[in-house]
Amino acid sequence: MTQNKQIVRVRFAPSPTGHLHIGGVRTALFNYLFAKSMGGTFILRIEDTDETRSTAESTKAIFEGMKWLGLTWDEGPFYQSEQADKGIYKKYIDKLLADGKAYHCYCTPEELDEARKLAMKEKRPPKYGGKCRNLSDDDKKKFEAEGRKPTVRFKMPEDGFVEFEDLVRGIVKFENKTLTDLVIQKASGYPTYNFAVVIDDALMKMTHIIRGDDHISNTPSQLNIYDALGFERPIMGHLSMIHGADGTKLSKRHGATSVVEYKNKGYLPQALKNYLALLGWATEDSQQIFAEGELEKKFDIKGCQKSPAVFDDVKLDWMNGEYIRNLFTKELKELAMPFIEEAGLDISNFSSEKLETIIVLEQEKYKTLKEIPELISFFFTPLKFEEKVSNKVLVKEGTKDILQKIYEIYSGFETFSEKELETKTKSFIADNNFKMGQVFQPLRGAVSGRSNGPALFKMLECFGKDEVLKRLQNAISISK
RNA sequence: GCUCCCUUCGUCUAUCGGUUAGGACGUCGGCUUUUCAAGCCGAAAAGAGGAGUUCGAUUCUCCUAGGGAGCGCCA
Repeated sequence: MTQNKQIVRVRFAPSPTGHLHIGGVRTALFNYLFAKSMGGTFILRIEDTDETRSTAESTKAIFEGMKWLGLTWDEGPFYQSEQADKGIYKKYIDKLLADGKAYHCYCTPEELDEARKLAMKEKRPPKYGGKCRNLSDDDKKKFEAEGRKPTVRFKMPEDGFVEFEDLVRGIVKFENKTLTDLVIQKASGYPTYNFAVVIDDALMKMTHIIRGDDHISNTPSQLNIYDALGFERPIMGHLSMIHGADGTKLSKRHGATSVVEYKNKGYLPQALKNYLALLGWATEDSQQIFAEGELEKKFDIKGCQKSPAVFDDVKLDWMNGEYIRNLFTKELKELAMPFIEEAGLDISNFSSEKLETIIVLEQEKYKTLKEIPELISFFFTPLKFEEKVSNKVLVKEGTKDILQKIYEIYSGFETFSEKELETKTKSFIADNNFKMGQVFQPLRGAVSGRSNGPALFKMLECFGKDEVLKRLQNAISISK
């Protein structure tokens, strides 16, 4: 790339009309990583020119989602609506009008809709027919008299073509005659997206526009506007889309699509960020896990894929598990707390240290933070036997006897430490020629009620002598 | 319908004309192990199809097929 590192300026420009979508945040991530890797500036701009659908909650969700993922912006947030209020767009619209590069259009939405349908039916491209391109002043007056409010359309060049070099797709070429005279100002006086982005990006001196593939067909039209206004064109880069398992663009019906949903499901921001970075991008050695700050250094837009990527929850789960396993005990506990509270576990009788010990017991097993409460709940709720334990393990012939002996041994313990438990239990097994499972299984079942769980002796130590003995006694009474 | 785009294991991907087509998730097998995980070792698994260019194509070109996106006074 010939671009000077210092002057790279990119932006994420979401519209605040819903939750922060996973596809949107991926675009944000790539812009952010591009800026960081090039030592450039990452800008956030809220595209709120849709007066009817933009909401303050959405704007808030965008901020929160980005902050959660650590996508900090260097400039902004800017709001498109504020630009409109300042009349910035109006100024350029007027310029185009004066230069004869735009014109007023009095067609109604209904008329246009009909024309579009007819065109499709007749197998013609559904572009605007240009009816209002050359209206006389009399025509205009007539329409005004009818109460029609005009929109402003950009006059597309009729021949020739637009060509640009896309950062991820290479040379892209469109014929001008396939382009429609798009509306740049609505009847309400507000600019349309396609016009506003051009003005904003030009005025904010964006050097690169990195956005989703779904915008690629707008690009030639926008480039023509750049040219008409005498603005320097930015370098374009169109990222492939993220698809659901069925191969179509990710949407609500594919399940979780908003960033908060992932947060609520117990995913770590670092894991989601790492996973998203790998959707449609890779290093030459296909590195999977990136340390803090590593993506920011290693990102290279050349590693971007042209074809869409399917979002794979299973791999995300694995990656999240990797990140959870690498957490320090305190971090893990802090992160788990909201989920433990949400699950309603009564932890009031446990010290913070004890809680940490318990949570860490199965750290390598957690794929999400959300599954933590369920996996540790037996420490906090009344003993309840799994069917397998009560129907098979405890009622196996000879079990009562074994548990009775264990009870006697444990009664004499001083420390009740993991180490003491393990050595003495094992020598008891050896002395009596028992098999490991013969003793361990009923022991685990008697104390936890479950057939699997954390390392047995650690678990026993966690419960403590009194509780273990109490539970053993209970089990003895119902075993055979 | 029109315009544009895409096509390597099931999934994410590496490969800048010559490789036993590599890695990761998942799957299967083994080891380890008191259980479930984790960990370690191993296996199966891919160039959509057809032409061409070339001494040689996954890689370059074209066609076909399949898939996707866009076609708003939405962004």
